[in-house]
Amino acid sequence: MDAPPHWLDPEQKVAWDNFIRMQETLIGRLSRRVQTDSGMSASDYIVLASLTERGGGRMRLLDLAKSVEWEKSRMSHQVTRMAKRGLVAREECPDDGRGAFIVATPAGCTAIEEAAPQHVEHVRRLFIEALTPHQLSTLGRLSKRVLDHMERLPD
Amino acid sequence: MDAPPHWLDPEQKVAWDNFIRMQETLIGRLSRRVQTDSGMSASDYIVLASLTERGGGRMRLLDLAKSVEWEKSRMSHQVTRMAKRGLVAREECPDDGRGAFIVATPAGCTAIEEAAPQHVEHVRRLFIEALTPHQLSTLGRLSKRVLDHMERLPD
DNA sequence: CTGGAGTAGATGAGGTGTCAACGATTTCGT
DNA sequence: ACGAAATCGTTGACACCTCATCTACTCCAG
Repeated sequence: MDAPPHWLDPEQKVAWDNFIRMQETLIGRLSRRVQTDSGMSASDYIVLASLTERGGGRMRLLDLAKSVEWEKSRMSHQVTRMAKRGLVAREECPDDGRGAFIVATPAGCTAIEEAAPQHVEHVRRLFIEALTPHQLSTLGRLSKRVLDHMERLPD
Repeated sequence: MDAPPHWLDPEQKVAWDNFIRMQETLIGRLSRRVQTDSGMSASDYIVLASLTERGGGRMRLLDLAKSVEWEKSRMSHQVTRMAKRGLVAREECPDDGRGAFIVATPAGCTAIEEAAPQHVEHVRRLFIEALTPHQLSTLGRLSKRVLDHMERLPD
């Protein structure tokens, strides 16, 4: 017996609500910021950041998708839009006739190089500086714990 | 002098990355779950939940928007879509000629009543159970702290 | 070397979010 | 009472995400 209760108890609910509100507010403000500061969308930023940091400005589409944990179709659409805006370009892949290399254009490189320090500054201002170093590392540790827990669960 | 460094130090970066990954994974899994369990989108769920819990199934559009911290236009579009699906309906507001009441239809009430326990169950499984009660309350407290910090900042 | 299974990626449809502009009231100062 | 300003809500354009489906290529067993 002892089915799990159908609702969260008050303390759990408070914790959950605070987490959700914080997370939404934070992500919302950060992405609006990237948008107004750089003219890029948050997605553009993430893609360019991963492409230049991890891939040296040139990556296979599927690797790029994995590096930011996106579905391939999402990445494909995003790359199409970014190509239209001149931030990246598609190149054929000599080794694999199906494949495509995604490369950051000079404009894309410039854009990310200008946007990155500002973005980091906002992360610092909104998030990092809200907490003591000890609190920050606690929050990081608890996040990792939830992450590991989820990865053990089906779905 | 002493300009803030342009990058996060390694410990800050680890904490930030873990937080971001956790939050994205969690929200993603929860909304996919609501979708497949109930056929509603995560937005449908939030709107119906707030409408029935806080408003007794009948609320002004702008109040509804504020209750979930959405922009009015987002809510207006969402209500249009939900009306098309028969989850809510618009009613004229006698007191205020500009206004609109949003009401949950019987179908909407049924839908949220069926979806809510399942959703809570997933929150519990993915998030609550990852942590001890003490850790959970810590995470809630730190979230609140970040939230308060952000509310003090412009933008 | 050939046929089937798996992989890389593109694409179309439909739901969703944002921004800016708008129409329709209500409210308020004078 | 009257006009300006604020408020309530809608709309259109556009960017974005997901899902299912499709093509084209690679790989491998026989």
